[in-house]
Amino acid sequence: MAAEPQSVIPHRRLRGDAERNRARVMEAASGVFAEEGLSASMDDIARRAGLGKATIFRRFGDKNHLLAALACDRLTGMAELGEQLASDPDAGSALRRFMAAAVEQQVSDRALCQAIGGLSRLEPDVHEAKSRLIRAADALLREAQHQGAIRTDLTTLDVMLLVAAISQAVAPLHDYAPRLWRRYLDVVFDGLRPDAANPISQPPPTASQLKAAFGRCPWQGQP
Amino acid sequence: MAAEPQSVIPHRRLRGDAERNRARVMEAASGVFAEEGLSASMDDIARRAGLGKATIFRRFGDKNHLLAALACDRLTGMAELGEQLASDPDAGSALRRFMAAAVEQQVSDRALCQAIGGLSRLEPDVHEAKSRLIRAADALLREAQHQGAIRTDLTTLDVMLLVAAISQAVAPLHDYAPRLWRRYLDVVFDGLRPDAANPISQPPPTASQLKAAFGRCPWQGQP
DNA sequence: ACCTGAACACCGTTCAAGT
DNA sequence: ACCTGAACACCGTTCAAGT
Repeated sequence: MAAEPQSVIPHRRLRGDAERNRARVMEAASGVFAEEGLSASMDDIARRAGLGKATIFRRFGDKNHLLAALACDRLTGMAELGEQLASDPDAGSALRRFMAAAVEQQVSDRALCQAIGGLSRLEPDVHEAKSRLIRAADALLREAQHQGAIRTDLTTLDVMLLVAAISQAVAPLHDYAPRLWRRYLDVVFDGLRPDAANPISQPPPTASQLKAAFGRCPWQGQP
Repeated sequence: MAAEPQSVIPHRRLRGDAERNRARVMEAASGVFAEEGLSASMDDIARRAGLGKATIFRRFGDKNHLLAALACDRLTGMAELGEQLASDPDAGSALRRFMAAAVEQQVSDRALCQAIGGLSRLEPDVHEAKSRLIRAADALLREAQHQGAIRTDLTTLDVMLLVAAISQAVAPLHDYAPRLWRRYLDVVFDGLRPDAANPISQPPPTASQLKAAFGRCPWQGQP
């Protein structure tokens, strides 16, 4: 008999061998997904990790939760970068570097980023990591707006959506033009400046729309 | 024995019943993919069309080529719109309406648009439809640039990629905020204007990069 | 020529038996 | 507790037999 569904496994204390195996699966999965995309098979991951595939299911629940665990790591890393950049006195530049780092990460691991969108619905951990990321971005954006570097009719979620947009649009060309994303970041960033801002016809997404789309509670801190 | 692989089927003359069945499959597939995404099963499509699923494989080769046939229709429709808009004397406005229509179509059928990216590699028909679309967009952009409505350091492919970017970014929210895409089109379009254009750090994709990424010959007509 | 139920291969997931 | 080969279910694809 299988143990009760361990779908929501916040990485509690594990026996030594289990802990080591968990790390192996994470490493193998990260490589395989990056190379072969979301359709990479659990068999491949298990083989690369040197384990039986049932072991992966025991630890992570299913394929989506394995992706969620990987996503958590990336999102948290990006949030930490955002928090560090907050100490930069030039907030416009800090925001831009933050956006650049986010695009670069998303573009270098397309599969994972495709997954992140639909994942916060499943995993509270992912949602929490996302919230932390949004909070960090929010601090950068507010300060940049305060300094007059960014137009004030934009919200943090707007900025994050545009970052995701650039990454996804450039993805098919990324193997052959690895710096192309900078071009579109330049263009989009020009659209974020106050210099030539025209009125926007649609309001930003409301809290209830966000909740409906992403499940759970929306991100706070929008003007 | 199955007939020789009919992978590349340019919709030649078919027997009456086959023609009718082909149309039924297209209609069923269009609906099912739009509702359930790319992972919709061939069984579902066959059931909705009232046919055995082997019939679909006989006519279209495989799932990807079925998607390609659908994609062709959409791309051609969009190209025709672009050609009509070319007669508008206000080229900036025409380009913007063209972009709006493209975003709206992509957002309303996410699955198909996800597929279009990787498809021109397979189907010459898709590639041809894409080329026609690009030519139409190219005429609109050049005239808009000539009239001073759009900055001159952008290419047609830039515009198309940005359109795809907006569509993909907004997709997860589209069910709950169906007009949200206009917001990001506004912002991006502000980045396309000459008013506050800053220098761009990266050149547009080269012909050989496009060829490598999308297979076949690149689109012509870039400055 | 075209149509199709049955068979095959692959992959996510679960189970029963192992340590 | 944890590990795993075998079994199951599902889906894309092909086949052999039908009209």
